[in-house]
Amino acid sequence: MSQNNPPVAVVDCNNFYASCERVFNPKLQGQPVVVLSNNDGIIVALSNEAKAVGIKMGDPLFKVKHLVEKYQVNVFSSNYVLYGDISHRVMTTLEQFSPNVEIYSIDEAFISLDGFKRKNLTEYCHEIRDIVKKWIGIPVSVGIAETKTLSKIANRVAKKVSKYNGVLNIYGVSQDIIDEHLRLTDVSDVWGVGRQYTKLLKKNNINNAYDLSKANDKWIKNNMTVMGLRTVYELRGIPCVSLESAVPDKKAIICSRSFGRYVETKEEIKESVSLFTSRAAEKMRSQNSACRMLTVFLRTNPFKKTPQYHNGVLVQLPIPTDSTTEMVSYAMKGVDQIFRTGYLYNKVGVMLTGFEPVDRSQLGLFDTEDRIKMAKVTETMDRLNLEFGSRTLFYASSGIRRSWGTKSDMKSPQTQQTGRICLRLVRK
DNA sequence: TCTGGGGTCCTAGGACCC
DNA sequence: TCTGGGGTCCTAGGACCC
Repeated sequence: MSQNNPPVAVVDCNNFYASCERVFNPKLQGQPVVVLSNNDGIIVALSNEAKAVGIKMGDPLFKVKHLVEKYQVNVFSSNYVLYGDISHRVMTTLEQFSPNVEIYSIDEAFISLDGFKRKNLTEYCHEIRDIVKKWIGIPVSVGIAETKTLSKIANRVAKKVSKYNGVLNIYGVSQDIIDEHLRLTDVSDVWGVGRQYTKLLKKNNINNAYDLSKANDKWIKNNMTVMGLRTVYELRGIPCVSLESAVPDKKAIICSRSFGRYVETKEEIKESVSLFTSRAAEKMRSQNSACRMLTVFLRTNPFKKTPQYHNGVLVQLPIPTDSTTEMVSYAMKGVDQIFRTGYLYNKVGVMLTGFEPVDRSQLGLFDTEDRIKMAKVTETMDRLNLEFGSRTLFYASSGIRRSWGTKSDMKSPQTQQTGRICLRLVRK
């Protein structure tokens, strides 16, 4: 087996949100724990004990209510402030082990471990795992291989098979050993293969990762685009997905939410769209972008038999802007275009696209006085909201009572408390 | 009663230009 | 009968990820 490529490890937090809840409530150790999505709708994270009683990721809470009651499962609304803070601590710890860390998601990072011998590599990753557990209290699994896709497979095995103790290193092992792991990996568990491709692949007798690694290049490209071909190459040990340690700017920013109840009036739709537009605009300004386009969308509940309507409208802005005031006014026009009376709306959202960098020095060159004034208002709001909390200043058009707001009935008081404390620490 | 949110990339096809 | 060809830009839609 060639060892021309530096080893890449993927560190993945086990059952991340559920583990976070446990960090601050040790009584939950050994107990079944689930964490719900926004609006307390579906299950997005589960402890192993919860998996063992038959609850699955993505299950709507109401459909597994009987299991929750029977096994006294601990249920939590999600607390993203808490999870974000713990994630940050995990990532900071990983950065002490490698100069080259790519934070891939809230609970997962790729790290490049150049210069290690195979044996030391395994020991080193066990050390990473032990330190993260000891310092932060989060259990992680580590997979090490020649490519990201192979390291994800190793990681999965490390998590599932207890004899590996959370770390599996298939970097520099014989091809026979790699093939054995590939054969035991269902094709649906390969990174980059989702539900649709699984169906297609199985129909064509490609059932596991090994079959996929041996598939015909041309057929793969025709049926799964170059993305699929990249996956196949990666399974063969040829890196096609590089490690990106710099965080790129976002190309789209979305803020959308299901309502806590049905909404029928245009007034309330406008309140929510106004609120989501300002949230999205805040996120956009934090990366110093201005947008040229704004999409507003709304929809009824697709799971219901009530009359269905979903629609969206793309609004072109006359010149790129980062002003909340201006964006809200265009978003309101968007609502006017697509809103229809007589429907029970379940969700709305706003998407910002067509970003350009904001050059503050240009401000005023082509702008009217109004525009300069708006920029100052926006800047002041951002500053105060950062300093005193995100709800300090907001546009009255986004509603005061917001009775349509998201449900979140099962946040544990301890974690809410911790969330606030974390935020304070971060600010200093 | 009760079904999340926020992103990425690729491709096909239409509009438009010379 | 036969109605260019090539390039670019944009958008919608479909696949994927966590």
